[in-house]
Amino acid sequence: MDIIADLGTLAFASRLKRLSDLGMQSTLDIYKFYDIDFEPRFFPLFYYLSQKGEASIMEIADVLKVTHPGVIQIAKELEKKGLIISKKSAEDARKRNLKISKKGKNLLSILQKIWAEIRAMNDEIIESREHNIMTAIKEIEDAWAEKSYLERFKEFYKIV
Amino acid sequence: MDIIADLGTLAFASRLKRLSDLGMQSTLDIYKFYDIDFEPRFFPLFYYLSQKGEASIMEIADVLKVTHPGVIQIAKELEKKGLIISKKSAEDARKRNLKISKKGKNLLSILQKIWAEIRAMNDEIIESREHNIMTAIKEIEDAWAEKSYLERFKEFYKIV
DNA sequence: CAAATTTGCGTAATCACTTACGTAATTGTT
DNA sequence: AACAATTACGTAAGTGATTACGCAAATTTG
Repeated sequence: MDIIADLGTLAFASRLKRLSDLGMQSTLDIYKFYDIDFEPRFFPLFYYLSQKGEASIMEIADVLKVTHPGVIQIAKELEKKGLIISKKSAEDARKRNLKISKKGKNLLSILQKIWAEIRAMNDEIIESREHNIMTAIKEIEDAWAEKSYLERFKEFYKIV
Repeated sequence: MDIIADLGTLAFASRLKRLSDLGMQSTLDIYKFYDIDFEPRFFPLFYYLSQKGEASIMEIADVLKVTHPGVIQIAKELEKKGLIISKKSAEDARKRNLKISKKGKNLLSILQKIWAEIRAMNDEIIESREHNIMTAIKEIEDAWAEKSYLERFKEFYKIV
């Protein structure tokens, strides 16, 4: 018996979290399989730097929608592993810019191949289903962005 | 620009997590709106006890698929709030059984009304979409349960 | 039935974030 | 230009979960 699944839409968030955790763990398994010293939680920051080249702490926090201490923490780990380097901005002495190091670029070229493989597999799995989960997620995101959950709730029950 | 969304199925887990967090927060907003001292993370345990009547720590951990220290922690908070009570099992002295208290039952009757409202609204939102997210989640859960992500990955790329 | 193993629970340590707060650099205001 | 407000970053403390470990009770086994 899977009580969370049985609850239907009531345990919606719990179920999303469970699936998300499983997905993260599964991705880690793939990195391990390739014997790569990289964690799924590094992905958003590292990927963003690979696209942007160089970025400040706050810029990254804003783009990735996490808090700036979160960025600092991950940056610290990546820097310790030698995958990124950081230096004070020349234009604004308050800012610290991050970018991928030489060693990081070597790893990146390997990661990019794996990411492409993962993406291709995911696409295949997802598109073979009747209900496309990416589209479904987008629909819910849009619905909640358009009107907050609480507002929607009040309206649904005609609460002033 | 939403980099996580732009990444498509590659950032699948990150996106699920984001939606899950938002859902939890939204549910908390509804409890606050009704001025109810209850947190979304209590829901699975409290709900299970409402159905089962009485259950031990390990049974709950197994059913909810969380670790037993997690159950102990939430149980401690619920007990502090006076919503549940616990006593050693008569049959097995190692076990500690939890059940909802009198005060908890009073709150439960209020929560049940709200849960029903939330569920009705969720159902309505979800069923009006072209791609049903609950079905989509179920399809992915089943696919991963049938064959692990890593196994699927190896097969996809004919890796031995 | 005594010894070894397993099970249930509790605590401590850890983890990956967050919020809260402080400091330094920049920008805005008069 | 002086000073107030804002911005960027860093550290500390808190949160909600996990893993690691240990003890006591029950169960299995020789």
